[in-house]
Amino acid sequence: MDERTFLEGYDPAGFPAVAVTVDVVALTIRDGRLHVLLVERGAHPFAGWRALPGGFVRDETLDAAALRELAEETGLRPGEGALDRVHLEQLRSYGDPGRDPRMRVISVAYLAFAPSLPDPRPGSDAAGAFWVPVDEVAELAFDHAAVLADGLDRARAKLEYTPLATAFVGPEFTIAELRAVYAAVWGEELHAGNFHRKVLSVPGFVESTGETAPRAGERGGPKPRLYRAGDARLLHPALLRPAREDGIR
Amino acid sequence: MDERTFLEGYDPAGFPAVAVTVDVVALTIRDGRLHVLLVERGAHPFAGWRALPGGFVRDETLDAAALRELAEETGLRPGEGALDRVHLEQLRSYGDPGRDPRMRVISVAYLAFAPSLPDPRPGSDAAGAFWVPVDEVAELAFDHAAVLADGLDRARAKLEYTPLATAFVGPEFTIAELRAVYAAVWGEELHAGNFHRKVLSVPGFVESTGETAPRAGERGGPKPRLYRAGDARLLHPALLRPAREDGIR
DNA sequence: GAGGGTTGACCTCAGTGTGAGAACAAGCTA
DNA sequence: TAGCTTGTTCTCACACTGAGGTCAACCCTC
Repeated sequence: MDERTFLEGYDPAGFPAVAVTVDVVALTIRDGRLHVLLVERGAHPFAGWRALPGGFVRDETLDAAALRELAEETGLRPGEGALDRVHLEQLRSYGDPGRDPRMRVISVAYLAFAPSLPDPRPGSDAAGAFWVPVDEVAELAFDHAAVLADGLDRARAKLEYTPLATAFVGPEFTIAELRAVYAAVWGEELHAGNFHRKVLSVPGFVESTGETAPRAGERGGPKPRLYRAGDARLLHPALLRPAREDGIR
Repeated sequence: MDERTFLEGYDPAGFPAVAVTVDVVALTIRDGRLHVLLVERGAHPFAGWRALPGGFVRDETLDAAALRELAEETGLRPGEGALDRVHLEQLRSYGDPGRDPRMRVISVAYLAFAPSLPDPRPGSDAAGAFWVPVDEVAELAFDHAAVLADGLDRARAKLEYTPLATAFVGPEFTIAELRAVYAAVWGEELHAGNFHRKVLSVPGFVESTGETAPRAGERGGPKPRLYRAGDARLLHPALLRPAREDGIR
């Protein structure tokens, strides 16, 4: 039997029914704090609980499914600008039997990073969605608390060795804005002078626009220079976090 | 309707049929070269092609499915010793429509690291499995070439900041054996003196057994000291790869 | 419009980690 | 025994980092 004949006679019903979903850990920074997008579930199971936005995968790639869910839940449409600058990457998959009481569900989790996005639109599908500071997130539906924790770990680690922080700011930004991203994600302040030296010394991290901001910060200081994201995909040498206590190993 | 009533009336057949598989990128080092475990497919589709070992997920966790597939394909049984020391971690998931010509298949890929394992047992299910040097792998079935490439990237990166290399050697090892692991995975020699200094200076990477090997290497030299893996889960500071050419970014 | 406080950009200095090379003795093979 | 290989330890120059200071631009209040 050749492969064509085999495929024509193949019966897909011979395998156990499994559903595949995508769940998105969407992170943004508002007012200097790291926020995650959550929805309030209207339907069972876990009706009334907060959860990560997500849904069943249709006839599309996993990446496309994640982007679609994000667009639906924020009320933003791809092509509208804000969503085009979102950085999206796969986090990992979760598939313990029993993680969804309905049936066997494998969830492919995604991580999204975006510059400050508007509040989800009232009246749309996204009416039940909102941004929540990550340190105020309480219980979540399913195993979403673990998914969020894994996403935060990944985000914190990737700031070290990739230019990911530039995904949280606009197309032009100041060094101080970039430093605020690191401070919000890592939860600790960084030495301004050393950060400045480091960012400018890593090849391809940022490039100068030659411009300065039209005005200084609210509380004074000189007009800061503006930068764009550079073309580096990895930071060499890396921008390491201040040493965690040695015990963490 | 409360949640219990909802679940009792729930019909799992309302979702598109999707199959979930696990595929395993199992790596080991033999004769100083990095090898990957491959199988020769007996059944359609891709009959006769080489592929990563894998199969459909049953009523088990994803991790358990990966370990089961690895055991079946190597002919080793969990509890037999060798398999208990295997390090297994999830790599990522692949789910493009069309990646399997039969139906929609989501594959959760795993990465396994093991000390030199025996050849798969002839006569068992694993008769069609064999270790292949990674630089001699040609075309693979499905999108397995991309999966393997992602696995190698991950393995190479993790050597830098985790004590993963100790998963490729036995319970007691010499610094030179550890250096050979790095050389095999990274594909380049490391300065022996600097490597030695570095490994001993990173807290928790290795700990001395106080013993020396019973004899020196085949070509002479003093009897090397023996070490065990330490308790560190991350290397601080990291053991960085020799700088790739700057252009790679 | 003068003054105090804040900030961006830059600099210095000491300490740490790294790459490259060399020294030396133990142990192998011929 | 001779000659070579290898494990272990040093040395030295250089790069990077953390901590702190300097200075001028700029905001706000008085």
